[in-house]
Amino acid sequence: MTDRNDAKNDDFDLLNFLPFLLNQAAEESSLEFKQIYKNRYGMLRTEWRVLFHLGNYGEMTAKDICQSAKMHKTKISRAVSKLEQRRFLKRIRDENDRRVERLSLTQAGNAAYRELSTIAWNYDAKLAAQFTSDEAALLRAMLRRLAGMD
Amino acid sequence: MTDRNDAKNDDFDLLNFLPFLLNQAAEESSLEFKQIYKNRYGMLRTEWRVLFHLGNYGEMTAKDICQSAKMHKTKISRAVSKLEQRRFLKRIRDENDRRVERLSLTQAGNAAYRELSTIAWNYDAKLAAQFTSDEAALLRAMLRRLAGMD
DNA sequence: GAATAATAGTTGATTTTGTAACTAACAAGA
DNA sequence: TCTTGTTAGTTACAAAATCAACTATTATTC
Repeated sequence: MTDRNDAKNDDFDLLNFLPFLLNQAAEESSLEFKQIYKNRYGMLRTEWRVLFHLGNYGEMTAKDICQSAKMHKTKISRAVSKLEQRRFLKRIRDENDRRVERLSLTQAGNAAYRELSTIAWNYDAKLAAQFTSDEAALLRAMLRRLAGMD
Repeated sequence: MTDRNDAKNDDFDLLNFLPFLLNQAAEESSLEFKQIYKNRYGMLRTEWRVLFHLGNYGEMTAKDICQSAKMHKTKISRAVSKLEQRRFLKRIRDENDRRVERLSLTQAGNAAYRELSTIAWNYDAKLAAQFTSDEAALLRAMLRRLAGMD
């Protein structure tokens, strides 16, 4: 038995494993921004995502957000409730199909969205500034590809 | 009041926001691999990360893994317990500092690591094959930068 | 060398997420 | 029309993550 447990035993490198690397980069690069929507608005990640979708795209249904953000419908459902409680969004029952709710931001929701999206935009610029603009563009394209957003 | 809630109201683009994009790419690109360690070994993400660290680097303490993987110590602690129950790792109390436990894989743990790391390696190659090798190398470098691993 | 602080790791309580079963509304076929 | 099936969204329960408080041990300071 020449098997040694305490040694590197092949050439696989965890720190270069794309799923790990992507996750680390995602976590690290969202930390600072997370503090803002969390401390300033008491929001969860799922909540700001819903807020951002509605602010960015205007009226949507829960299902629309589901598909765009690839989040499970229960998460959306709960986030919508929270945002409604905080008077950030309103639901309107669709009269053509009464199963559907059309979601849109209130004035307060829009104000929050505008403030947060400005911060987000600056934050994004700061992250991207670590690279040349060609590199950053390539990075975004590669991430979209990996995310299946093409 | 010309304020319209149902319209795009600025040029911020959520789908290009790096933290969002990174997260989507991380989720999507780990899905398929997750099925494997989950269904084949009943492992959680935290658990395979600990397994991978020990398999990749050899003996480590919980704190070492904490720092390398930027995971909270309670997650590590519970993952270590699970892996120990499954006889995938053993703990050795450090006699120089009796607070510390030195963790290492058992033979079964090493076997699992070898199988999973081979799969991971092939999986990584498949992901990277979407790009030229220069692009993939640049991607990894940029992710390391974003993850603060430089 | 006793008191205090710091560190490694664990445990318990709370919060958040994920899974599955559910309601309500619509659709389609016999 | 009356099953049967599908879809939008909610709710209940289980699993997991987070946060705070805890034990045991070592380091520091007076």
